Amino acid sequence: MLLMLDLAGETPLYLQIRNQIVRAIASGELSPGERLPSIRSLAEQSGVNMMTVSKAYTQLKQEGYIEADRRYGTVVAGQRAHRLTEKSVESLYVIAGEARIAGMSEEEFLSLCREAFGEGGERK
Amino acid sequence: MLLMLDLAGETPLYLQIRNQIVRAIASGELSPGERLPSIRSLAEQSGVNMMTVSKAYTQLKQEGYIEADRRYGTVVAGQRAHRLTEKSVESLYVIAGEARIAGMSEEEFLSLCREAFGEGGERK
Amino acid sequence: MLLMLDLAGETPLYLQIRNQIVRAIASGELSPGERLPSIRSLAEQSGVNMMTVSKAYTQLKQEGYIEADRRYGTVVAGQRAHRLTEKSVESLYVIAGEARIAGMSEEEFLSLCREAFGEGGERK
Amino acid sequence: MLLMLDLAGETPLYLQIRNQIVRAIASGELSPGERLPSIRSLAEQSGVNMMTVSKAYTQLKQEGYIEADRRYGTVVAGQRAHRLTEKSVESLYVIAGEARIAGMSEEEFLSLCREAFGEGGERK
DNA sequence: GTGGTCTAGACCACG
DNA sequence: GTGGTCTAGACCACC
Repeated sequence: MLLMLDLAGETPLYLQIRNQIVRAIASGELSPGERLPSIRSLAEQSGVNMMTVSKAYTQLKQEGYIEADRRYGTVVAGQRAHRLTEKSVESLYVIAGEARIAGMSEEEFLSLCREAFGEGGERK
Repeated sequence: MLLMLDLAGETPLYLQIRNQIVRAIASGELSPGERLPSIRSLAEQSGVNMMTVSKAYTQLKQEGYIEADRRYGTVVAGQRAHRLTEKSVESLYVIAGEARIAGMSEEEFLSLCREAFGEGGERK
Repeated sequence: MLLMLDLAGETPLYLQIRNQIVRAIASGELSPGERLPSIRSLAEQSGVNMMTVSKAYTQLKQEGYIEADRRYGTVVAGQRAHRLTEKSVESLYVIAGEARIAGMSEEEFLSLCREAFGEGGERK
Repeated sequence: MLLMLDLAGETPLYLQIRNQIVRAIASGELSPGERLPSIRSLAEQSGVNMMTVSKAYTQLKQEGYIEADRRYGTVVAGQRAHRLTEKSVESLYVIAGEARIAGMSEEEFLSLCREAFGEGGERK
């Protein structure tokens, strides 16, 4: 679990952490039941404050992506019937608009979406 | 040009305005060369402060979506040579990850993307 | 006398006009005693309001670059012992700073300055 | 970091602040990686509003002169790959024209340019 | 503590 | 009438 944080970017650090963990889960890099690194270790590795990592974990728990486990600390949750957030769908529409204005064809855009979805190799 | 703002949401107002204008341009509701409402009028209609609208317009100018015309106010930009921002592509990947974890199939996700892209009807 | 105005730029139109006339005088394109186009004609050619051209002429008069002539309208003034404005010197310092940060060597910068000064060919 | 603002002048305050910071970076008074004063403190010291300083910082970020560091505030940018703006080159040509009309010789003008470039002592 | 956002109201430059 | 600038004071998100 290696984090790549952009300290200068506009995305808050805790959100960057949250996003990267979500992508790691989606790609299979992190499997259901697998233990996540401790807050302390992740904070040290990444050079950020523990509170920042803690906040990311808290949000991931609220969203149902991870869960606390008495024996093992924090683990990746089993798959659930989440749905895409209203907010995420909104963002998708905005991005699609930007793509359209940028002159992308529908095929090009869908190709990009397919690539994004297929990121971590085929799902079993 | 009618804005739907979510005053309670976490997305800054100026960003909501920016996003809706981008979508309006993408959908063809706003055509290249067409005048945008003045900062003042848009602010009054939407019940937000002038500075907030001004900030949205400033960002849209920097992004190349609109231009100031010293004689007529603000107009939709004509020439576009944008590319999708790195940031937007990043977001797309995160959303795709969320969709995958949510259990959507590739087909379902692409269907959603197609709908988002096709939003305002066919392009001329 | 052909003006190239950037309607979208941040420089006010009257200033753009003023600047181009100054450069035309410096380069010798406009000689001392020569008549300037009438406000009306210049406004029509350039597609701007007469008031805008008028404002540029007014400032040029105040700065001593042109003068009213009862018989001929407006003419280029004879050379005078102007000095560089404090404001212009300030700007020069800022530009030099930008050049330095941009990584230009002193030689490169001076070369650029020489080119700018020599713009309109050798002075007689 | 001490600012000298001309409250009566025509140059907007936020631009004066931006220009002085650029000059401070160019002269080496501010080094890459060094922290800039916080918006609040600079605003207090200079007797201007926070928003005004904020606007200057925002522009400097967009121009790549400084960067936000989410942990430490705002710092002078490290890597620079700028080029002189088209706008700055334009201004240089206008100033050179003014100098020429003012009767300066090429040598005198270049001497002034050299002084402007060499401002904060020799570069390391 | 930091920067980011927003308001209400004002003044000015531009065209 | 347009956009640009500024103020004084407030609240919030982030670290």
